[in-house]
Amino acid sequence: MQKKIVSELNPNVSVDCVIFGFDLEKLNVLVIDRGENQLAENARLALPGNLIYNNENLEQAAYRVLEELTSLKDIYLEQIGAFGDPNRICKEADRAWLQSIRAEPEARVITVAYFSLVKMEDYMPHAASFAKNAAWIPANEITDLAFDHYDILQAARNKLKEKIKIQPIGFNLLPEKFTLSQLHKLYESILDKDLDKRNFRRKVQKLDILTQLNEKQEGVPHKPSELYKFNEEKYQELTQHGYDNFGF
Amino acid sequence: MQKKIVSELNPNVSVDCVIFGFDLEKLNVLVIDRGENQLAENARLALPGNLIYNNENLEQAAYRVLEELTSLKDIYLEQIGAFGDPNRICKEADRAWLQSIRAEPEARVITVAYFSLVKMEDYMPHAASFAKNAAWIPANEITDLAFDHYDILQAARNKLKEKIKIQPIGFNLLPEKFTLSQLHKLYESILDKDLDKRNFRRKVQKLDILTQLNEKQEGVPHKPSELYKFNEEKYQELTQHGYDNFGF
DNA sequence: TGGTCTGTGTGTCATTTTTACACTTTCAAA
DNA sequence: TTTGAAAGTGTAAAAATGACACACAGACCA
Repeated sequence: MQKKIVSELNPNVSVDCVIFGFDLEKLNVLVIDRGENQLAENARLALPGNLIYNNENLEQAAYRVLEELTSLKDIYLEQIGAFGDPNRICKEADRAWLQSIRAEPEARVITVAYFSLVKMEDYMPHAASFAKNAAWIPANEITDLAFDHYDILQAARNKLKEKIKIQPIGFNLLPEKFTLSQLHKLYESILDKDLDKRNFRRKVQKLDILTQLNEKQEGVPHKPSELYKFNEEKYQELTQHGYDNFGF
Repeated sequence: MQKKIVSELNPNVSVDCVIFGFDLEKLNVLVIDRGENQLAENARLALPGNLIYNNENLEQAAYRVLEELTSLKDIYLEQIGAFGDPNRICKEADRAWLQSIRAEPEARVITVAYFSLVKMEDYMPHAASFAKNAAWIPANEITDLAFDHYDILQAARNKLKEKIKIQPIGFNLLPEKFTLSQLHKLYESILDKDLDKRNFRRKVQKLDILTQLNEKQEGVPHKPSELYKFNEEKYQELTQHGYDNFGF
């Protein structure tokens, strides 16, 4: 093995990822459980993140964090922004934790936050053997996180809310085949408000980016729903011609 | 223990500011001229920016850069995002310049970009004695900048475009008293497209955030226009009740 | 086999919003 | 007094939005 392939960690810059998943009912976030040692109940949880290497760019660092945790590649990823209050490490438990994982635990760190959208079925931490301490937690049940991660989470949800109004990125959160009701519920979860069923369906139909599969749900105790998939070509076409209003 | 009064510069994190101004005709950006020494014509120009101090937060750093350059305070400021490609210092002229101004010119730096909106009349570099090398340049005439500053500028323009569609921040770029035509031209400059005059005026009137002053323009060689001012109270009222669509 | 339960899927109408479009007015300067 | 130049104004057609209710298909159960 050659040596100098390993670049140095930059002690002052980290990336953190808000990884969203959708369980067909509600929005979830993948968080790290830092363990029991006298941490307050909710502040046990943190967003996955790490210092960056000096030879990688910010987006690469975010992809790396994401892949190290989930083994997933080619995931939808978007920058939220930079967070860097000098006091963001003020909680005592956070300081203690940093002592245990960082070479320079007292360094001033600014963090660049990203959010990503994954199909939950592609990463189930409880099933995986390399599961570390990651877990999907419903976004609405999170009331506190390490450092300023709670602020970052809120910023992520807002960014996602704005983004999904102008681009149909929600498909990254759904399985290949999905029903209109699932899509409907996804939008309601993200926008955090009720949407009229018929108006929603009309609007989606008009976008014309879904392909009806002529397959139906099976095994459901009610009228089975039609299945759809996302039509990528149509989407490319639309975005290239400047379409930018999904209007929810 | 006495606190250090002077904090240290962080060698790895900087802020850069895209400072927009509007000359009642077109959008301008305040840039720094780095001087003649064999730099390519356009790459002589750079965005104002600097390393951050370890005891200030990112927004404070941006305000500091802005104030050091223009002496302006209480300016509209908003984060664009973080930029940090390891290769962003690849141009030879940029390396040479850094040698002359930085203690650690080869350090990996990530920069957090902000944009701000100022009334051009409040800062005229040619008039000021402490003018350094700053100059207002029409945004459309800038084709190249130092480092990745051109990318940052584009990101700033996009962010401003999105933002002005949902909040009436354009008023930060206009004098206290302005005409509807000036406001109209401002929106056209930012959105980079023509807007129908009558439809524009109707839309603005409906927002009901302008106060007509019952004063007219003077000295213009045509029918003088009514003057308006921005009604802050109305705006607060609207934003607090969740108004978020200016729909341009 | 018939009844119940549950989520699926569909249409219309009233209102609001958007878009496209042309002429008269007012002042200054020549 | 004429000219040039921007200000200011209304309407009609088309499109988008929002509100709203009931029949259908299959699973399950008695």
